[in-house]
Amino acid sequence: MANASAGRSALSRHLRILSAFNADSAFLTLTQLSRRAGLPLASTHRLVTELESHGLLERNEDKTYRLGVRLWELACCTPGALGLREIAMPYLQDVHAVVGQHTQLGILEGTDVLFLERLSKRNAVVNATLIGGRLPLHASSSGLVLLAHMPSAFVDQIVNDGLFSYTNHTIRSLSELTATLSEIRSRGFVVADGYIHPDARGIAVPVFGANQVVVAAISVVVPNDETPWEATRDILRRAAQQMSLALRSAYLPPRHPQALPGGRYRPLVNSSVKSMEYLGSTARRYSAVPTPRD
Amino acid sequence: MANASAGRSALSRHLRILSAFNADSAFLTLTQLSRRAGLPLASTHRLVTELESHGLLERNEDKTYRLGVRLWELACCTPGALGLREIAMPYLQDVHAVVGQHTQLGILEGTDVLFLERLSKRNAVVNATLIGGRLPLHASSSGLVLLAHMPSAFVDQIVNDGLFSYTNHTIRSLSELTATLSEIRSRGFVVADGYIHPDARGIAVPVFGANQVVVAAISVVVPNDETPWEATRDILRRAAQQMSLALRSAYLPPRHPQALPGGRYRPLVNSSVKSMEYLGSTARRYSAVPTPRD
DNA sequence: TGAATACTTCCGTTCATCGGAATAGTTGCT
DNA sequence: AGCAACTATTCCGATGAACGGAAGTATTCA
Repeated sequence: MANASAGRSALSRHLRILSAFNADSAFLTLTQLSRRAGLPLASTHRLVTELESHGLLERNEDKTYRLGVRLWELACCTPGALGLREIAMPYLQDVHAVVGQHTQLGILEGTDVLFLERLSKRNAVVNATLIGGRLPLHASSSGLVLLAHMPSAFVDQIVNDGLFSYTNHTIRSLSELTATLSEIRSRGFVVADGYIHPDARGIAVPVFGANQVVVAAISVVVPNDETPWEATRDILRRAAQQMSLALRSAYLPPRHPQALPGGRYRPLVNSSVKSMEYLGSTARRYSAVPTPRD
Repeated sequence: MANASAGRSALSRHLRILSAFNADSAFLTLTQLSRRAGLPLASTHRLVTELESHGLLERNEDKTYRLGVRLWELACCTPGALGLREIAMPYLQDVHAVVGQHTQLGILEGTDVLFLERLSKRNAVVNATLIGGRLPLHASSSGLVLLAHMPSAFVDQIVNDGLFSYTNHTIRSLSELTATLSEIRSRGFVVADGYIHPDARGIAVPVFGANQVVVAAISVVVPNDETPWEATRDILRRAAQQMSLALRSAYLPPRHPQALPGGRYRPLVNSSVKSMEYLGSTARRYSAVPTPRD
């Protein structure tokens, strides 16, 4: 193709457009897309038109665009995430029925927790996570559980990449982190008080797949008050045990020993994309105050 | 690009690869992908490598490919489908808790029902649907409810496109269909006995959004026996009412008056793709016996 | 009504994409 | 082990699809 100034291939352009959407801004105009994707308007127009013709984008009456259901349909065949989700769901529902607070299922993706499912009550405490949302490993209860079972080189990288602080309870040093992680390994759970929001407490336990590999974490978010958490932890533990049992009889592709191609672990999004200022979603999604811009 | 023999653009090639996966075959080798997508092996290799680098595909240890979680992540920002799903979930869970059988949420997509969510019990009766799966409108209880609120031109097209018969109870004529649809409009629900599987009964009711437009259907699949279904229907009705109420206060992009660009309604997948024999998934997914091939 | 902003179409240039062919790796059979 | 059949990967020159500046059209707002 001609003068491909921006992101190399056609695919990366298309993805740059699709990635411009996030939970905060699900409706974008052509111009916004163009700016967010860092592509010329004319090119954006052409790309967007093609994406629409394939059902990856849909058009609203006010001419803004939204992501199309086609995308969702494709995603439904993802075995890595959705196989796990399918199997885990019934148990997650059980936990939710008893605890009645945010209940979530997360996996390690790149250098974040990715939440595959979240069950909520309308009046539950505030919760930072979204389905399909990510949180840094060091700050969330689920993340810590997942991190606890990773090689130390991986932990080091997380620390080097910077430990974002949501509150003044968020873990902010390597020593604090390694202490917490070894405690998790010996005790088999974690209670994170106010790491992300002062009023929220996260409780998480690991879910094991075949040959004792940690494949996911389940967690609940409850108010950060004097309520004892032991009962909740035990419920989580029992659910996780059941899930592990169910998982053992199902084939799921191993995701955890995360390939490290050039010695480094793969970051959450393609580095080429990650580094682009205009994409912004990744870095910004972590900040306490979400600032959607065009 | 050079000698672009097959599907026009780069995007359509990429999509052809991604679409080669379905629930029955979530793991495919390069050669299988090449065959299914109808693309030269070398090209497939190149495309697949790029898709992998963007996280849209992932590689298994045995060198087969699977769809990547990135896809799922993107899909999580789809407001059309997922906004609805988010809002509907709690009520769907309530229904499921009481009924204890397959409970599902479906929307009209192209000329099919697309199921956004399904809650099941391990020991529930057989059920043809999958999350992200489709069923023809005339054959499923959800589909009939959705179809009942569409213009007659749309119904005609469905009939002209052919009414696939799963069992000898499946609706197979225009007259039968229009009779059923008008009954649905006056009664506000449908009971479909053995339309898809002789032992399964579907019960469905419509979910209304703003200004009384039908945006979805919720349904349960129960055994097709002498058990009275009135109680179940009433539970569904009440849940649908609650959903409609919740939906009224949320903005959801209107999906239903389905744009008809050239007089015809848009078929489920790009016509260019649909007509390709080698893709096969669409047509085949409807047949009683799923026949996954390379 | 006029100006600013957003969207769409046009079209000549160009380089990323294309895929045949050759090479390397794997599996299974005798 | 040796061979055959299959699968995956790399190479590379030709070429036309994708590129985006610019000009035209529609919409919004004061």
